[in-house]
Amino acid sequence: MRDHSEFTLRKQSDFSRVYKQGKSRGSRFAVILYRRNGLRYTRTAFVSSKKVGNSVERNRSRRLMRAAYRNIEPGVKKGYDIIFVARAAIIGCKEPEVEKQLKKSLESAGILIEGNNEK
RNA sequence: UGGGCAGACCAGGCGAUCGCGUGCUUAUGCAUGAGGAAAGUCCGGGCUCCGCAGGGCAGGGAUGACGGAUAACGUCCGCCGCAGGUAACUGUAGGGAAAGUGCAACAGAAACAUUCCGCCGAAACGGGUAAUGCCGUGGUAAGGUUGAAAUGGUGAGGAGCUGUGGAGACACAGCUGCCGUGUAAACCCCAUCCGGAGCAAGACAAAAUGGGCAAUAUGUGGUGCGGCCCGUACCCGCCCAGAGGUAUGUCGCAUGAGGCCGCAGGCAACUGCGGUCCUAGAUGGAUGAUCGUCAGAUACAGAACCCGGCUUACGGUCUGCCCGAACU
RNA sequence: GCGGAUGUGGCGGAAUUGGCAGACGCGCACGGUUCAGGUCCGUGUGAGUAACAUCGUGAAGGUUCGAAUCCUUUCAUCCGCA
Repeated sequence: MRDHSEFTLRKQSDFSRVYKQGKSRGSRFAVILYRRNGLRYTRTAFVSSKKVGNSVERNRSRRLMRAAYRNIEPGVKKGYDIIFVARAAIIGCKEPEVEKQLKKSLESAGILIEGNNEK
């Protein structure tokens, strides 16, 4: 994770490709959109719209998702573009709850490596 | 003890593990990392580009007691007037209505122009009636509606003059008997001030050209200077096709009208001198997660070129003052 | 970063030279018509009061005799440019 730029979605075209052609899984805290990207690594993006709240709350929600994803990351399959979109309910939550929800969503999307989910 | 007014300060600290931006070291670390409002964008500047930042107008905008502070301001300090409050104290766009124009609903006799209604009176004159203040001239000024009043006089109010105090706005006292509704956050007049755009400003680096028509300087045309006119600067062409594919990198970018401490001046805002410190710089956009501990960490809330203010949001602590009650 | 527009009963939307706020339509409530429902007709409909009073144009102040209208600050929503 030293050089971030390669693993982060940046371009508008990448985003619209995921939005249009990707699949999605929702939960109480966040929606995840994902799609195979044909690369050997996985790229991610964390998004908060104005519906979530003011800038403090938007920053907070992104950081929570990022912290949660950092714990899950070793068990995630390679070769996907994943967008995490925050929902307003995430405000005021603790990290473990967010991590649990994201893990469930990723599992149902089939992105988690099989042997790694002991739940 | 209840209610209120004003002001100041804090915005978590320390430790552990994982993680992020920047800098330095290097291959492992070390240092450092959002605010009092970073906000709203309501004002004022710096900086950059528009050649210089120019002139005029019948054009636009802002401000408005007085004295000061400041780089500047519509800000701040002091002070005067007015308004509110029992008080502490608070608010105040606060020039001009005999330069002109407009507006003033309802009510009222009458709304800025006219002496109006009313009341009184056989006392006088004239007219009229079957008769009567019935009508005109007359007398009176008690009454009348209005947010605001007239009309004779007075008072109150404004204005002028004189004296005293003050740096001044102005205050107080006396005199004159000059003026006569309000509204300029209605148009307007007066005074003072203002060029435009904004860091996506802007600078450098990187990127591909080919063809057709016209043609060497004429004044025109185009572009820019918020509007128009003047003036002035720059550009010399127009069309088609192609390439590029929504935006790359570096700089701008943080030492500044800077913070803190002391002394001096000033009622104060603030200023001068000396010492000391330098502590974010992202660009898909860095501060987080899980705990321990302190009596507690809880509100509003996240830098995006940088400063000075204003306004708004909000948790807590402390200090001073005012009013009321009780007790001594 | 720069600039603009709008906010009025439950809803849409009038009233803007400052002078009775809520015209008009929809909806709702009640009554009538019908065997019943719809349609249609009538009455009522901001809060508040026994009835007045009083308060009400996003919010708070101000100017004015008087403010939905003028001014200042503020909140919310929407839009444009780069």
